[in-house]
Amino acid sequence: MARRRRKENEPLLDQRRIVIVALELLDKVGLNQLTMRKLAESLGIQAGALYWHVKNKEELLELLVDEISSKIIWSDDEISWKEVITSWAQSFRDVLHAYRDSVEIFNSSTISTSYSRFQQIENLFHVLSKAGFHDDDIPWMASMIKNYILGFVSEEVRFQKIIERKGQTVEELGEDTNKMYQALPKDSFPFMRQLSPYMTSPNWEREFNLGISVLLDGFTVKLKNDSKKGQSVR
Amino acid sequence: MARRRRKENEPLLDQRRIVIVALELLDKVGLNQLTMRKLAESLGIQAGALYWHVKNKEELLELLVDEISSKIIWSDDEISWKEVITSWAQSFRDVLHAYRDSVEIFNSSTISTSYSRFQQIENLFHVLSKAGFHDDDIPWMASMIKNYILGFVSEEVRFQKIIERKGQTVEELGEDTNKMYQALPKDSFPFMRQLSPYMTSPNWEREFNLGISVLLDGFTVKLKNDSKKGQSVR
DNA sequence: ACCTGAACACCGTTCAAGT
DNA sequence: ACCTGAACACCGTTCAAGT
Repeated sequence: MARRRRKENEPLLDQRRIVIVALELLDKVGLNQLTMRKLAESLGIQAGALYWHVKNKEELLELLVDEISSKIIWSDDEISWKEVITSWAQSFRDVLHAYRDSVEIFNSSTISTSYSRFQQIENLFHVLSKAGFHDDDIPWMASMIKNYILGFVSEEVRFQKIIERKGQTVEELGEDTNKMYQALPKDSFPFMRQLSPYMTSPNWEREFNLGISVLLDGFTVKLKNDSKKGQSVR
Repeated sequence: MARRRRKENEPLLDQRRIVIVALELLDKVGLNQLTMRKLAESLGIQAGALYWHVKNKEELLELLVDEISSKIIWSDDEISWKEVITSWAQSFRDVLHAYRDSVEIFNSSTISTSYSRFQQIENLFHVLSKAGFHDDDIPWMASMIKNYILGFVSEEVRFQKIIERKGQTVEELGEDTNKMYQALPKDSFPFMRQLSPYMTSPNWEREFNLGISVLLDGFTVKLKNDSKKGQSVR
């Protein structure tokens, strides 16, 4: 894609290589060990050199977000809008699981000038628009879906990390936290005690999809209401 | 509440005072300037002394979350479950806005042994249970609501911060980002271009409530479906 | 029991100077 | 144009020693 420079002057670094190596390092050591200094070491250069190619760490993380976003898959739109969004959401979730600590990186990024992130938004807008939603509702709906996915996976990852840290199995953690909840005062926390089995051994797959359909059903209700009253309130 | 120690030996620090001063400092300088060293300075002690009262920074932040959570208000339950949850959500949002960078702190906290956070969950469980939802659906529904609020406010705060940093008004930022979206390639981003007015000048109040009702409507759909088929799938 | 002093092992970022 | 070397201004955390 990019034409090559003369070999002897070829720079050691470019954004592309930085991003690739950063993702490898991320996978090895996790986000809070992903430092500019260690990244420089992995690249075989001095830390300061990174700042020739990248404004600061924030921009680096934004580049990672861009790269990761590009892996999210859209199914062809032969199917209904609900199915399109559901399968996109599943792909998004898969991708977030494929890149260590990526949820955190997504959440930390402040501004997004990321191209592949724009493409996700564009597609989402497209689908919602075709589904018949009003222009001034589509953006917040899209961001609701996005936030749902990020929030859900971030909860999943939180559990995973506790398990890793304690070196327990899912079942052991379930028992432990269940015991902890059962130890709460009976009269102050009756519901937490009663529901704790369902908090501690969740079926992520099922719950993720249930949440998606709650969202899409909620949207549908709004769609019907709005068309019934002929958008009188707008 | 706690009985006082003999005055001459009274310790300089306790968790309560640490939390209070930490919140003051947070309000002044923001989360990424809220360091153990600066907090120690504000308290008039050496940084190391903090570690007698608090395991590490993570635990400190968890204490802040606990304190902040305790400010969230529940309305009495004379009203419908939808109204109860809506007003709680609004209060949650208000509280998040009242404490600088609190959304970020909520999201960063890994484990929650926070008592006042437990109370929020307990209440939410209570309301959903009274509304007729099944035990194994309530936890993920509750966390959906919580995640919605955190996600929404975190988006709000992101906008606010861009405005502060650039020293613009809301309108100027709207124009700027609108221009930026209009500069995107016509054939690749038709929807972003079309919808950009609605992305850049959002009515937060309205959209927050619309999102809540989307959620609650979605839950209601599920409630009806489940009762229709007499929970055959469970 | 509670706190100081001082260290350890790091960070992100900048920038003159080199090639 | 791209990178090195070295510094600046910080971090969180630990721990012997003091009181």
